[in-house]
Amino acid sequence: MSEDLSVLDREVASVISSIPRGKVTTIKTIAESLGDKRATLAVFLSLKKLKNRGIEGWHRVVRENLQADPDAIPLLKAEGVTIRGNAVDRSFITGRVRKSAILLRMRYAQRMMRDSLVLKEVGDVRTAAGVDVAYVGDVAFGACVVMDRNFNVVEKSVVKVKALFPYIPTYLAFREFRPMYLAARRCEFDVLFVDGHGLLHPELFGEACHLGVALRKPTIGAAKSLLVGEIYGNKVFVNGIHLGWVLGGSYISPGNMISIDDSLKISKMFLLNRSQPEPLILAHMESKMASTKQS
DNA sequence: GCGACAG
DNA sequence: ATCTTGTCGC
Ligand SMILES: [Mg+2]
Repeated sequence: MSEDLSVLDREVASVISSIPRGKVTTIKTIAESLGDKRATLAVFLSLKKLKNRGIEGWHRVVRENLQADPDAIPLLKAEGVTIRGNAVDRSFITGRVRKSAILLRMRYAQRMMRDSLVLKEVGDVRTAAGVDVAYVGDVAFGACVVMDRNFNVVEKSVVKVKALFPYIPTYLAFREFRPMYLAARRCEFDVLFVDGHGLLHPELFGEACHLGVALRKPTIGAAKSLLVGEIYGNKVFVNGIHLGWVLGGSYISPGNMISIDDSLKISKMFLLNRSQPEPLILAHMESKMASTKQS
């Protein structure tokens, strides 16, 4: 069983179908025509998929250094494109390709939802949950694990859904939201840890914010590496503003309905001797286990 | 060789 | 995120 084309794959297919015969464009140009050059790697992976399915136009895309895929060379030569070594002659490059608003619309959605964020002190926290996702191809297994303050697991849920979108830096929630949301919605908790950033995001709206707004629940982002910001001591700053923390190997920031100070306080409360707060460690294991058992 | 981009 | 080897215990 092969994977379905993702929403992004179809956008890429649409863009490359607009490249005239006898012309080529670059991977980065396609990413930009979708709205963000950060999608360059995802476009590269998309093209590989389109090539394997023989979708028209895949061969008219080259790397930034003008190198063409070896399998594309005979096809390009047949259309009259001049190739020296593996590189296409510059005169055949076009930047005039169809544009898509997909990433711009996603960015806009983040900015709109950002207005719903509330940063305030969290109430009493008796239970905390963690959500994470594991993958087998494009099948996503989302897991939510709830613990009390003595680290006893009080509730768990696992869901299995198709991943409809690839990973693109700064758009992670558009890949992981559904499995995370569906798993979390089935549980009861006072605060939710999310395996990804909260405010530590170029739009101040990371995955943890996205989930917090949708669930209308306090959420905390806890990521294993930094996406934006600079570290001074145990604080993380973005554009000179203190938005998060370094804590035991993870980067903590508010998602929604919690203050910056409380995000640290609650994270410490649920931290054992590991790289992330315990509910996330367990959610990670739970999702991974579900993905291994099934498929 | 450099830089990189949460998961 | 996933892909991988060899090794150990059952
Ligand atoms: Mg994860």
